Amino acid sequence: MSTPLGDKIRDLRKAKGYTLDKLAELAESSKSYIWELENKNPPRPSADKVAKIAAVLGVTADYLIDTTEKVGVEDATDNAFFRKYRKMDAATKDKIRRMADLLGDDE
Amino acid sequence: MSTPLGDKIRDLRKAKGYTLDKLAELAESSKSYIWELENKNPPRPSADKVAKIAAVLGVTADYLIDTTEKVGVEDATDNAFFRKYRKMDAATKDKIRRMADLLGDDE
DNA sequence: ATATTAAGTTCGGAGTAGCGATATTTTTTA
DNA sequence: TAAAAAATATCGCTACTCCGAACTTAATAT
Repeated sequence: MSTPLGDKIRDLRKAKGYTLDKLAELAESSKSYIWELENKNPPRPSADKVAKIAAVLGVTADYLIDTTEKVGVEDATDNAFFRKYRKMDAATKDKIRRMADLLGDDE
Repeated sequence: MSTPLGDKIRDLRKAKGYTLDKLAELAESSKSYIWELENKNPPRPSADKVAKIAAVLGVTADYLIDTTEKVGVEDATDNAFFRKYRKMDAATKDKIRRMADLLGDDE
């Protein structure tokens, strides 16, 4: 049995060389529960738990939660666009966001 | 009674002109529960609920959860937008980028 | 003013998150 | 090989999430 959340937690935990016990201790959780998150489904943890685990593992909560498949290749064009976008004033950014909502093809 | 999470949700909800019912519907939750998150403490929602609410409100889950106020609303909104943008297909992204160029108020 | 509708608030309860205890199996280290 | 450590797995329990439905208050129409 494998879930995106479980796989991410396990991979990150191993990458840091943590045991279940160690991660549980750092994330103020329990060994049994961390194991359940990694191996049992469906996992439905609280935002609080996820935030703590994410902090310990050095990633964002959004990364752990997000179920959509991640694109492996970094798109330089996208990042360049975002850099430009961030410098725009609030009203313009709002316009762009609302327009993107209208064009949005991701459900 | 006021909590950081509750205040953020209420502020963002009002800014979008949503009622409790509307937000509940969009976030696949219930009116009563949204109200509890806004007004009752301690709120300890599931990561799933927070992720859905954050998506509807156009911010990251991290922004809603994180108590350490290092990330502003604007940053969270921008990041959430970029995450959405990245998932769009190339043609749509191109449209948005060209549109942003037209609206661009810098240089 | 008052009926109608919408928004916000409260509450009971089903189901489950999350823990500690415990037992068994696998992996690591001596 | 033995022993220690880590991982796998289950169970019982308490507290809390989350919902539906009923209720109260605010807004708006008639």
